[in-house]
Amino acid sequence: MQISSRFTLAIHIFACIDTFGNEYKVTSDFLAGSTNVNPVIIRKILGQLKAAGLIEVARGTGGATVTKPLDKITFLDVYRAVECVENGELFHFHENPSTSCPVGRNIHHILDDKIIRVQNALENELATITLADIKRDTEKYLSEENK
Amino acid sequence: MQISSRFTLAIHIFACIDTFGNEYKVTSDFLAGSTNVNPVIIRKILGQLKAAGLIEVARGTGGATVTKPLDKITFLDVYRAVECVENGELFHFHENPSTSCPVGRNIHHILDDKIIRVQNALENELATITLADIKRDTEKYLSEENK
DNA sequence: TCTCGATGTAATAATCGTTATTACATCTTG
DNA sequence: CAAGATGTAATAACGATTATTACATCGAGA
Repeated sequence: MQISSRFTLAIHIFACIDTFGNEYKVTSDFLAGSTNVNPVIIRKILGQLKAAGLIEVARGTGGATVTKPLDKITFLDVYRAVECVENGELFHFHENPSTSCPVGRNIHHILDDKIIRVQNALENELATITLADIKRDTEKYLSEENK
Repeated sequence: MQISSRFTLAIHIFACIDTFGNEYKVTSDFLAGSTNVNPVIIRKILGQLKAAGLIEVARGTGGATVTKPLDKITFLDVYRAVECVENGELFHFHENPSTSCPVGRNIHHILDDKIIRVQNALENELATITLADIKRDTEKYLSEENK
């Protein structure tokens, strides 16, 4: 199974806040238009990003803003905020391996350290990319459009 | 979403073939017992591993065997064989970003290279682990049980 | 202070992938 | 040919995702 599109949606949301935040009020309806995703889904993601302390959302008046310098928010922060995997565990394990089979009752001992290595590799790479990279490349591609 | 348990099941299957292959015939029913997973699911995974050239399955007589030296089969081979992610793409993208929004129509340009970096990090780590590691650690934990 | 536009959230449904299960055709060897 | 095993189709239960409607609530400005 793939990782939920909540992750790419969240990055898209940040790119919109970067790009349009000074000019427009970035509301869930605005973001729904840009992403082509239902505004309720957007609001759920905004809620998760807010709970993680990455953005603030103005009740009443509306609009989302980022709370930190962009180079202080990594892809890993976003990935964790939107809960892409259950319990933070990337791999789903079969639930009830046999306890009467020697392999079955040891499969977790055998596999867990290796799975953690793979998961760490993923998370470490996520941690090397920040929203400042997104801002830089967004500006680059938008300016190329205007040539 | 988590990665399908087909992956951990496949590793479990290889551990069983290593451990019991000399002594018993490793059939789908045997593996179903060890994993506590339905034999039809096991047969589907065996079919995927066979299609990838990693094992052979004897029709009629029954039983699965590995086709290569264990240190020549990596976790990445197994991961790809059991098709854990669609089209090999780890991250699910929202399908129809707006083409009338500058960010929407550039989001793939902005994000794709970064997502590929993360995916490569995962796959490179998967490639560093082989079934020989599984065999070694399986023997280790089974012998510790017999002390 | 009331209204308007926006957020927060509950409830429901459609869709999809996973996993379980039954059933049966087919294969190989004794 | 019989027995035991694989290959596979069909169906169902389940859970996560995503869409959608509805509405309570909030906050700023008229």
